[in-house]
Amino acid sequence: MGRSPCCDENGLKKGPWTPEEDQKLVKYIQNHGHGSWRALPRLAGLNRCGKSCRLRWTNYLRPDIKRGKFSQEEEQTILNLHSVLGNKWSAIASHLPGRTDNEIKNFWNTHLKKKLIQMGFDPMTHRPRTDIFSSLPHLLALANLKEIMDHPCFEEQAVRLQAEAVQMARLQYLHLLFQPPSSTSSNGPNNITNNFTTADMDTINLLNSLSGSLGSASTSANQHPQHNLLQSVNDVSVPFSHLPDLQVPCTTTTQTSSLSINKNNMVHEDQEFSALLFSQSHESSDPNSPWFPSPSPTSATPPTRNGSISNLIDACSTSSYGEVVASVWPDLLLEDSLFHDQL
DNA sequence: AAAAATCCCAACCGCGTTTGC
DNA sequence: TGCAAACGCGGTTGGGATTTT
Repeated sequence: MGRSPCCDENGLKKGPWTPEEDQKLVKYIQNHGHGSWRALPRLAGLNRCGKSCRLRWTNYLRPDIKRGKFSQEEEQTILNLHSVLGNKWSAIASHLPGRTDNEIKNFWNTHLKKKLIQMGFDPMTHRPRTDIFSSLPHLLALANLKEIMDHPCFEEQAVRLQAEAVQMARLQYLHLLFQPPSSTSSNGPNNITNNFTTADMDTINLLNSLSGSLGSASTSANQHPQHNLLQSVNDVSVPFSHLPDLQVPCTTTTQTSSLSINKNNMVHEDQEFSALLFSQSHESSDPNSPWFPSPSPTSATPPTRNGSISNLIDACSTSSYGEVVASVWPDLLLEDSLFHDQL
Protein backbone atom coordinates (compact mmCIF):
# COMPACT_ATOMS: atom_id res chain seq x y z
CA MET A 1 0.00 0.00 0.00
CA GLY A 2 1.58 3.24 -1.08
CA ARG A 3 1.43 6.34 0.93
CA SER A 4 3.30 9.58 0.50
CA PRO A 5 4.82 10.64 3.81
CA CYS A 6 2.85 13.56 5.20
CA CYS A 7 6.06 15.13 6.48
CA ASP A 8 7.40 15.48 2.94
CA GLU A 9 5.21 18.51 2.50
CA ASN A 10 7.37 21.60 2.17
CA GLY A 11 7.48 24.26 4.81
CA LEU A 12 6.31 22.13 7.72
CA LYS A 13 8.38 22.42 10.85
CA LYS A 14 10.31 19.42 12.14
CA GLY A 15 12.41 18.81 15.23
CA PRO A 16 11.86 19.59 18.90
CA TRP A 17 8.58 21.10 19.96
CA THR A 18 8.45 24.51 21.63
CA PRO A 19 6.31 25.18 24.72
CA GLU A 20 4.08 27.41 22.58
CA GLU A 21 3.42 24.59 20.12
CA ASP A 22 2.70 22.19 22.97
CA GLN A 23 0.24 24.66 24.43
CA LYS A 24 -1.57 25.06 21.10
CA LEU A 25 -1.83 21.31 20.63
CA VAL A 26 -3.04 20.58 24.16
CA LYS A 27 -5.56 23.41 24.07
CA TYR A 28 -6.98 22.30 20.74
CA ILE A 29 -7.33 18.63 21.75
CA GLN A 30 -8.86 19.55 25.11
CA ASN A 31 -11.49 21.62 23.33
CA HIS A 32 -12.17 19.53 20.23
CA GLY A 33 -10.53 16.14 20.58
CA HIS A 34 -7.91 15.21 18.04
CA GLY A 35 -10.36 14.13 15.31
CA SER A 36 -8.49 13.73 12.04
CA TRP A 37 -4.79 14.06 12.76
CA ARG A 38 -4.18 15.24 9.21
CA ALA A 39 -6.58 18.13 9.58
CA LEU A 40 -5.57 18.98 13.15
CA PRO A 41 -2.43 21.08 12.52
CA ARG A 42 -4.29 23.52 10.26
CA LEU A 43 -7.25 23.76 12.67
CA ALA A 44 -4.96 24.17 15.69
CA GLY A 45 -2.74 26.72 13.98
CA LEU A 46 0.34 24.53 13.98
CA ASN A 47 2.93 24.40 11.21
CA ARG A 48 3.45 20.69 11.71
CA CYS A 49 2.30 17.52 9.98
CA GLY A 50 -0.46 15.47 11.56
CA LYS A 51 1.83 12.61 12.29
CA SER A 52 4.20 14.81 14.26
CA CYS A 53 1.23 16.14 16.26
CA ARG A 54 -0.03 12.62 16.96
CA LEU A 55 3.37 11.46 18.18
CA ARG A 56 3.86 14.52 20.36
CA TRP A 57 0.45 13.96 21.93
CA THR A 58 0.63 10.19 22.43
CA ASN A 59 4.22 10.08 23.63
CA TYR A 60 4.52 13.25 25.63
CA LEU A 61 1.51 15.53 26.13
CA ARG A 62 -1.27 13.06 26.93
CA PRO A 63 -2.44 13.83 30.47
CA ASP A 64 -2.43 10.20 31.65
CA ILE A 65 1.25 9.68 30.91
CA LYS A 66 3.29 8.54 33.87
CA ARG A 67 6.77 9.99 33.84
CA GLY A 68 9.90 9.27 35.85
CA LYS A 69 11.91 6.19 36.63
CA PHE A 70 10.53 2.73 36.06
CA SER A 71 9.84 0.84 39.28
CA GLN A 72 11.27 -2.60 40.00
CA GLU A 73 7.80 -4.05 39.46
CA GLU A 74 7.47 -2.32 36.07
CA GLU A 75 10.94 -3.51 35.11
CA GLN A 76 10.06 -7.10 35.99
CA THR A 77 6.79 -6.82 34.07
CA ILE A 78 8.64 -5.61 30.98
CA LEU A 79 11.14 -8.45 31.25
CA ASN A 80 8.42 -11.05 31.67
CA LEU A 81 6.30 -9.71 28.84
CA HIS A 82 9.27 -9.28 26.53
CA SER A 83 10.23 -12.92 27.07
CA VAL A 84 6.79 -13.87 25.79
CA LEU A 85 5.95 -11.13 23.29
CA GLY A 86 9.34 -10.01 21.98
CA ASN A 87 9.61 -6.44 20.65
CA LYS A 88 5.85 -5.87 20.70
CA TRP A 89 6.22 -2.55 22.47
CA SER A 90 2.61 -1.47 22.19
CA ALA A 91 1.41 -4.82 23.53
CA ILE A 92 3.83 -4.51 26.44
CA ALA A 93 2.77 -0.90 27.03
CA SER A 94 -0.85 -1.99 27.30
CA HIS A 95 0.11 -3.82 30.51
CA LEU A 96 1.81 -0.76 32.01
CA PRO A 97 -0.71 2.03 32.60
CA GLY A 98 0.67 5.45 31.82
CA ARG A 99 3.74 4.19 29.99
CA THR A 100 4.10 4.63 26.25
CA ASP A 101 5.48 2.09 23.82
CA ASN A 102 8.22 4.57 22.90
CA GLU A 103 9.26 5.00 26.52
CA ILE A 104 9.34 1.25 27.11
CA LYS A 105 11.30 0.72 23.90
CA ASN A 106 13.85 3.33 24.97
CA PHE A 107 14.08 1.86 28.47
CA TRP A 108 14.63 -1.56 26.98
CA ASN A 109 17.31 -0.43 24.55
CA THR A 110 19.21 1.69 27.04
CA HIS A 111 18.89 -0.34 30.25
CA LEU A 112 17.25 -3.75 30.23
CA LYS A 113 18.96 -5.14 27.15
CA LYS A 114 22.38 -4.24 28.52
CA LYS A 115 21.46 -5.66 31.91
CA LEU A 116 20.50 -9.01 30.40
CA ILE A 117 23.66 -9.11 28.31
CA GLN A 118 25.78 -8.36 31.37
CA MET A 119 24.05 -11.20 33.21
CA GLY A 120 24.93 -13.54 30.36
CA PHE A 121 21.46 -13.80 28.85
CA ASP A 122 20.49 -13.37 25.23
CA PRO A 123 18.19 -10.31 25.26
CA MET A 124 16.06 -11.67 22.43
CA THR A 125 15.49 -15.21 23.65
CA HIS A 126 15.97 -14.54 27.39
CA ARG A 127 17.99 -17.72 27.48
CA PRO A 128 21.49 -17.93 28.84
CA ARG A 129 23.92 -17.17 26.05
CA THR A 130 25.59 -20.34 24.96
CA ASP A 131 28.99 -18.93 24.09
CA ILE A 132 31.11 -19.01 27.19
CA PHE A 133 32.83 -15.74 26.33
CA SER A 134 29.55 -13.86 26.50
CA SER A 135 29.49 -14.64 30.21
CA LEU A 136 33.03 -13.45 30.75
CA PRO A 137 32.23 -9.93 31.97
CA HIS A 138 29.88 -11.34 34.56
CA LEU A 139 32.28 -14.07 35.57
CA LEU A 140 35.16 -11.64 35.86
CA ALA A 141 33.07 -9.35 37.96
CA LEU A 142 32.10 -12.33 40.05
CA ALA A 143 35.69 -13.30 40.62
CA ASN A 144 36.88 -9.73 41.03
CA LEU A 145 39.71 -9.43 38.56
CA LYS A 146 41.66 -6.91 40.61
CA GLU A 147 41.59 -9.21 43.59
CA ILE A 148 43.10 -11.97 41.45
CA MET A 149 45.79 -9.76 39.97
CA ASP A 150 46.82 -8.53 43.40
CA HIS A 151 46.76 -11.89 45.06
CA PRO A 152 50.12 -13.62 45.68
CA CYS A 153 48.65 -17.01 44.75
CA PHE A 154 47.49 -16.16 41.26
CA GLU A 155 47.25 -19.80 40.22
CA GLU A 156 45.03 -20.66 43.15
CA GLN A 157 42.75 -17.77 42.23
CA ALA A 158 42.67 -18.89 38.60
CA VAL A 159 41.50 -22.34 39.66
CA ARG A 160 38.82 -20.76 41.81
CA LEU A 161 37.72 -18.59 38.88
CA GLN A 162 37.56 -21.64 36.64
CA ALA A 163 35.49 -23.52 39.21
CA GLU A 164 33.16 -20.57 39.53
CA ALA A 165 32.88 -20.37 35.75
CA VAL A 166 31.83 -24.00 35.59
CA GLN A 167 29.39 -23.57 38.45
CA MET A 168 27.96 -20.43 36.85
CA ALA A 169 27.62 -22.19 33.51
CA ARG A 170 25.86 -25.07 35.18
CA LEU A 171 23.45 -22.71 36.85
CA GLN A 172 22.83 -20.93 33.57
CA TYR A 173 22.26 -24.27 31.94
CA LEU A 174 19.84 -25.22 34.68
CA HIS A 175 18.07 -21.95 34.09
CA LEU A 176 17.95 -22.72 30.37
CA LEU A 177 16.11 -25.92 31.08
CA PHE A 178 13.41 -23.98 32.89
CA GLN A 179 12.98 -21.44 30.11
CA PRO A 180 10.16 -21.75 27.56
CA PRO A 181 11.14 -22.39 23.97
CA SER A 182 11.57 -19.36 21.74
CA SER A 183 8.46 -18.15 19.94
CA THR A 184 9.97 -18.99 16.57
CA SER A 185 9.95 -22.67 17.28
CA SER A 186 7.51 -24.85 19.12
CA ASN A 187 10.15 -27.52 19.23
CA GLY A 188 13.09 -25.45 20.32
CA PRO A 189 16.14 -26.11 22.44
CA ASN A 190 14.03 -26.73 25.50
CA ASN A 191 13.03 -30.05 24.18
CA ILE A 192 16.17 -31.21 25.84
CA THR A 193 16.02 -34.75 24.55
CA ASN A 194 17.10 -34.02 21.00
CA ASN A 195 17.11 -30.38 19.94
CA PHE A 196 20.35 -28.77 21.02
CA THR A 197 21.68 -26.15 18.68
CA THR A 198 25.21 -26.27 17.38
CA ALA A 199 26.12 -23.43 19.74
CA ASP A 200 24.57 -25.34 22.64
CA MET A 201 26.58 -28.41 21.77
CA ASP A 202 29.79 -26.38 21.57
CA THR A 203 29.11 -25.01 25.02
CA ILE A 204 28.23 -28.41 26.41
CA ASN A 205 31.42 -29.92 25.05
CA LEU A 206 33.46 -27.04 26.42
CA LEU A 207 31.84 -27.36 29.81
CA ASN A 208 32.30 -31.09 29.84
CA SER A 209 36.00 -30.63 29.21
CA LEU A 210 36.17 -28.05 31.99
CA SER A 211 34.23 -30.36 34.29
CA GLY A 212 36.61 -33.15 33.44
CA SER A 213 39.62 -31.03 34.22
CA LEU A 214 38.15 -30.31 37.62
CA GLY A 215 37.48 -33.97 38.20
CA SER A 216 33.77 -33.62 38.85
CA ALA A 217 32.24 -35.53 35.97
CA SER A 218 32.82 -38.90 34.42
CA THR A 219 33.23 -39.15 30.67
CA SER A 220 32.31 -41.77 28.16
CA ALA A 221 32.64 -41.64 24.41
CA ASN A 222 29.51 -43.72 24.02
CA GLN A 223 27.23 -41.31 25.83
CA HIS A 224 25.29 -38.52 24.22
CA PRO A 225 27.44 -35.40 24.28
CA GLN A 226 25.06 -33.57 26.58
CA HIS A 227 25.00 -36.41 29.05
CA ASN A 228 28.16 -35.47 30.90
CA LEU A 229 27.00 -31.99 31.67
CA LEU A 230 23.59 -33.15 32.74
CA GLN A 231 25.19 -35.88 34.78
CA SER A 232 27.44 -33.33 36.38
CA VAL A 233 24.46 -31.11 37.11
CA ASN A 234 22.83 -34.04 38.80
CA ASP A 235 25.99 -35.00 40.65
CA VAL A 236 27.01 -31.64 41.83
CA SER A 237 25.55 -29.83 44.78
CA VAL A 238 23.67 -26.90 43.33
CA PRO A 239 23.04 -24.39 46.11
CA PHE A 240 19.33 -23.90 46.60
CA SER A 241 19.91 -20.17 46.97
CA HIS A 242 21.28 -20.06 43.42
CA LEU A 243 18.25 -21.57 41.75
CA PRO A 244 16.27 -19.09 39.64
CA ASP A 245 12.67 -18.19 40.16
CA LEU A 246 10.50 -20.39 38.02
CA GLN A 247 8.93 -18.34 35.26
CA VAL A 248 6.00 -19.93 33.52
CA PRO A 249 4.96 -17.94 30.45
CA CYS A 250 1.68 -19.32 29.17
CA THR A 251 0.43 -18.54 25.69
CA THR A 252 -2.85 -19.42 24.04
CA THR A 253 -4.12 -18.40 20.65
CA THR A 254 -5.75 -15.31 22.10
CA GLN A 255 -3.78 -14.20 25.11
CA THR A 256 -0.58 -14.42 27.08
CA SER A 257 -0.05 -14.70 30.75
CA SER A 258 2.70 -15.57 33.13
CA LEU A 259 3.15 -16.90 36.56
CA SER A 260 6.25 -17.21 38.68
CA ILE A 261 7.12 -18.92 41.91
CA ASN A 262 10.15 -18.02 43.98
CA LYS A 263 12.04 -19.92 46.62
CA ASN A 264 9.93 -18.41 49.38
CA ASN A 265 6.97 -20.08 47.69
CA MET A 266 5.52 -16.73 46.71
CA VAL A 267 3.45 -17.16 43.57
CA HIS A 268 2.98 -14.13 41.37
CA GLU A 269 0.34 -14.12 38.69
CA ASP A 270 -0.21 -11.47 36.10
CA GLN A 271 -3.51 -9.82 35.30
CA GLU A 272 -4.78 -12.30 32.75
CA PHE A 273 -3.90 -15.31 34.81
CA SER A 274 -7.39 -16.14 35.99
CA ALA A 275 -8.80 -16.00 32.49
CA LEU A 276 -5.92 -18.05 31.21
CA LEU A 277 -6.32 -20.61 33.95
CA PHE A 278 -9.89 -21.03 32.84
CA SER A 279 -8.91 -21.35 29.18
CA GLN A 280 -6.16 -23.82 30.02
CA SER A 281 -8.75 -26.32 31.15
CA HIS A 282 -9.68 -26.55 27.48
CA GLU A 283 -6.18 -26.45 26.06
CA SER A 284 -4.12 -28.61 28.35
CA SER A 285 -3.17 -30.97 25.57
CA ASP A 286 -1.83 -28.25 23.27
CA PRO A 287 1.32 -29.77 21.74
CA ASN A 288 2.77 -26.30 21.26
CA SER A 289 2.66 -25.59 24.93
CA PRO A 290 6.14 -25.14 26.38
CA TRP A 291 5.24 -27.61 29.08
CA PHE A 292 3.71 -30.26 26.92
CA PRO A 293 5.18 -33.61 27.93
CA SER A 294 8.38 -34.53 26.12
CA PRO A 295 8.95 -38.00 24.74
CA SER A 296 9.81 -40.62 27.31
CA PRO A 297 13.45 -40.51 28.34
CA THR A 298 15.76 -43.43 27.80
CA SER A 299 18.77 -44.35 29.85
CA ALA A 300 21.02 -42.45 27.44
CA THR A 301 18.95 -39.28 27.35
CA PRO A 302 18.90 -36.51 29.89
CA PRO A 303 16.12 -35.93 32.40
CA THR A 304 12.80 -34.93 30.91
CA ARG A 305 10.31 -32.43 32.14
CA ASN A 306 6.92 -33.89 32.60
CA GLY A 307 3.45 -32.54 33.16
CA SER A 308 1.11 -30.59 30.94
CA ILE A 309 0.70 -26.86 31.30
CA SER A 310 -2.49 -27.27 33.26
CA ASN A 311 -1.05 -29.50 35.91
CA LEU A 312 2.07 -27.36 36.09
CA ILE A 313 -0.08 -24.32 36.76
CA ASP A 314 -2.00 -26.30 39.33
CA ALA A 315 1.28 -27.31 40.89
CA CYS A 316 2.52 -23.72 41.00
CA SER A 317 -0.74 -22.57 42.54
CA THR A 318 -0.82 -25.13 45.28
CA SER A 319 2.73 -26.36 45.82
CA SER A 320 6.04 -25.24 47.18
CA TYR A 321 8.90 -24.17 44.94
CA GLY A 322 10.68 -27.44 45.65
CA GLU A 323 7.66 -29.47 44.67
CA VAL A 324 7.32 -27.55 41.43
CA VAL A 325 10.99 -28.09 40.60
CA ALA A 326 10.53 -31.78 41.30
CA SER A 327 7.40 -31.98 39.17
CA VAL A 328 9.08 -30.22 36.26
CA TRP A 329 12.34 -32.12 36.45
CA PRO A 330 11.88 -35.29 38.47
CA ASP A 331 15.39 -36.56 37.83
CA LEU A 332 17.09 -33.48 39.26
CA LEU A 333 18.99 -34.28 42.41
CA LEU A 334 19.95 -31.46 44.66
CA GLU A 335 22.01 -32.03 47.74
CA ASP A 336 20.79 -28.97 49.51
CA SER A 337 18.77 -29.83 52.57
CA LEU A 338 16.70 -26.68 52.22
CA PHE A 339 15.41 -28.01 48.92
CA HIS A 340 14.52 -31.40 50.32
CA ASP A 341 12.89 -29.81 53.36
CA GLN A 342 10.35 -28.36 50.98
CA LEU A 343 9.45 -31.69 49.44
C1' DA B 1 38.98 23.13 32.68
C1' DA B 2 38.36 21.25 28.35
C1' DA B 3 37.86 17.66 25.07
C1' DA B 4 36.18 13.16 24.09
C1' DA B 5 33.23 9.48 24.88
C1' DT B 6 29.03 7.69 26.26
C1' DC B 7 24.30 7.85 27.59
C1' DC B 8 19.67 8.95 26.90
C1' DC B 9 15.34 9.95 24.81
C1' DA B 10 12.28 12.79 21.82
C1' DA B 11 11.35 12.73 17.32
C1' DC B 12 11.59 11.02 12.76
C1' DC B 13 11.21 7.50 9.04
C1' DG B 14 9.30 3.92 6.55
C1' DC B 15 6.49 0.00 6.29
C1' DG B 16 2.29 -2.84 7.18
C1' DT B 17 -2.54 -2.62 8.37
C1' DT B 18 -6.99 -0.53 8.61
C1' DT B 19 -10.51 2.41 7.00
C1' DG B 20 -13.49 4.72 3.96
C1' DC B 21 -14.96 5.97 -0.46
C1' DT C 1 -13.29 -4.78 -5.15
C1' DG C 2 -9.59 -1.63 -5.58
C1' DC C 3 -7.29 2.30 -4.31
C1' DA C 4 -5.51 5.97 -1.51
C1' DA C 5 -5.56 8.19 2.89
C1' DA C 6 -5.00 7.59 7.63
C1' DC C 7 -3.28 5.23 11.33
C1' DG C 8 -0.16 2.52 14.23
C1' DC C 9 4.01 0.31 15.05
C1' DG C 10 8.96 -0.75 15.43
C1' DG C 11 13.57 0.67 14.10
C1' DT C 12 16.70 4.38 13.87
C1' DT C 13 18.76 8.86 14.51
C1' DG C 14 20.28 13.51 16.17
C1' DG C 15 21.71 16.12 19.53
C1' DG C 16 21.60 17.61 24.36
C1' DA C 17 23.13 15.93 28.93
C1' DT C 18 26.26 13.55 31.58
C1' DT C 19 30.44 11.13 32.60
C1' DT C 20 35.16 10.04 31.80
C1' DT C 21 39.78 11.06 30.50
